[in-house]
Amino acid sequence: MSTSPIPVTRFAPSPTGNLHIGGARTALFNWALARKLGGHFLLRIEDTDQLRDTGRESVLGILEGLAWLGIDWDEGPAPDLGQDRDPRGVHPFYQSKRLNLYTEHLQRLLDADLAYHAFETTEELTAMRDEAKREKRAFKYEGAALNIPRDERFKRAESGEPCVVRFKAPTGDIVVKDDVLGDVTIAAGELDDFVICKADGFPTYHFAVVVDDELMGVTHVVRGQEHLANTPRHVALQQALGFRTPNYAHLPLIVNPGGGKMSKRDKDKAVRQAVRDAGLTDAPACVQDTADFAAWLKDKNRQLNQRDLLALAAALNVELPEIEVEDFRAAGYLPEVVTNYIALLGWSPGDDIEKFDLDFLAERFDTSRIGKTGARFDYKKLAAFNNDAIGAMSEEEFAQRWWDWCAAYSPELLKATGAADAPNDNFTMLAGATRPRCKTFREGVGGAAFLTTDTNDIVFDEKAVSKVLHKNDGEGIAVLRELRNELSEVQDSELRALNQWRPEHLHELIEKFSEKRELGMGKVAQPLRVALTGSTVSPPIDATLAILGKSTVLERIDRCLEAVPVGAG
RNA sequence: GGCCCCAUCGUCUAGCCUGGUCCAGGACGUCACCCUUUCACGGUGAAGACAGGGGUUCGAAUCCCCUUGGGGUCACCA
Repeated sequence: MSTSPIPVTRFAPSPTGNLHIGGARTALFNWALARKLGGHFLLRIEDTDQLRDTGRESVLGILEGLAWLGIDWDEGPAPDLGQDRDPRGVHPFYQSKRLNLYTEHLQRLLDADLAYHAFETTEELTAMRDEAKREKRAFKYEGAALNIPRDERFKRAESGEPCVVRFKAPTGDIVVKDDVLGDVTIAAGELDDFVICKADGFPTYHFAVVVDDELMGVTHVVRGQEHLANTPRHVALQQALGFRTPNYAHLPLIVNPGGGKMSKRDKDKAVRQAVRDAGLTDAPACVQDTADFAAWLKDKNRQLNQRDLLALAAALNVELPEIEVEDFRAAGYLPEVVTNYIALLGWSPGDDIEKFDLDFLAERFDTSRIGKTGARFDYKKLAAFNNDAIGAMSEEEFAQRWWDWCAAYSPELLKATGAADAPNDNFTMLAGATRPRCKTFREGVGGAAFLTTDTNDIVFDEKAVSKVLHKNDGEGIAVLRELRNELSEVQDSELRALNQWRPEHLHELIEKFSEKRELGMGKVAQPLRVALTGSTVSPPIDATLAILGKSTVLERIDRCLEAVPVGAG
């Protein structure tokens, strides 16, 4: 048993899925506190639920999420699940591997008559709860099993009769000292004799946490406020076991923009809404499991399987809300922005500083500055922060980081720019044009759609055609024809020195053209845009031309002239 | 429903502990104007809050009480 002289904080996820954004904030604050105090940040995997546990993959996902955010840990599983990090020798870090430790302390409570075996079945307990509900009173287990003589309880338990172990709730008030909330007092008699060991021999969360925090020398517990109601139980257990009570700090909840719990379900809801809006009654082609879809459609409480959910979202053009860290990564947010933003949800440095990095947080973090009120997650503000961070990057940095992101999430774009192996001139040029007009990496890809769309697949926007090309007797078309001739004469060479198909030269050409024809730049650039992209929106026209390349530009102008002649629209 | 927690602009918050410097500061969003070859970026500015009611005090966003509102939790899940 190590009573550590150093401050130790911990993040203790259960491996039931990916890293939730709320969990990420909890981890971040624990990390920051450890850094601030010069202590250790520890990771523990709470896998005591044999039914829900999704195992190794989940653990890897969580570790990857933390690593991506830049949150490192001193103790716990290695990022690749290799050799544990264990400088103080407090392993193992999986609760499922600590069963002997729980058993040992459980026995102490049993021997001291501070805990007892109880033999009610789940069904019996459910019935008791239902009855309590009918009678509109809170259900509390008040030691019915204690009517069985102590010897007999032990004998029945030893004989293998299924049973749980319950903790005898203390008779006095319990005071939780919280660094955020102050003293929270729970009156004597409010706690019931809760279960600390399940019938399968695994400890419940309450018991495992208390034992682990003690044995691992955890000194500070920072966790969500949803745990506040649990804390009295933990304190009571600590007292019964003769353990220290760590410093607690309960974080205000993060809720979605609607004010509800921010959960994976939000994605399901978004798709459900879109399906309703579209009036779908049968499974569209993109859905593979049609039976699941049909059942899902009928039952509001059901969640559609992940694969079809994503397929539907893509088909219906629904933007799924980002909930898990991986969602934010895939959406093209920067990790340093995500940590910055979530740090502001319930904490602030106190002055008007809002933009800061992990070093700043490690230096300034303080539990006394954690707020008490719940915080809504504001996607717009996050996006604004991301936009600012992108804007603050150098062109080179943006190009490199955007490329890195594309390599994982948008290889099509890299292929279209011929930059599949590394950022090339063309990609860099596109990046330069993209940086000021995207809030996220993914948005940047959207803005480059004109590039990835095949010439023959370009759809000419009707309004754009009539306004820009057909208006005034096809003024735009005439401009296009002339421009095509001029552009066709521009040198396009592999040799850099000879190559005139560059933004600077093209810009000059267009400028001269518009002067010669006594037209505003808009009258020249807009017809080109429509011809090249089908719409009136694109990066600056010189960049658009340069990025597309000469042959594609001429090809597209030709197709446009053919597709939308005056009078045909 | 019981218990617990909370309450400043639409949103995130500063200020509250140690009442006066607050006709309440910042940020996102919104609106207006400027810049501009489109879309953006950028720049300037504006509107916008102390939940309500009682106290305490010379004086309250700040302290106390009540009301109202919101949230969490009531598992052999964590």
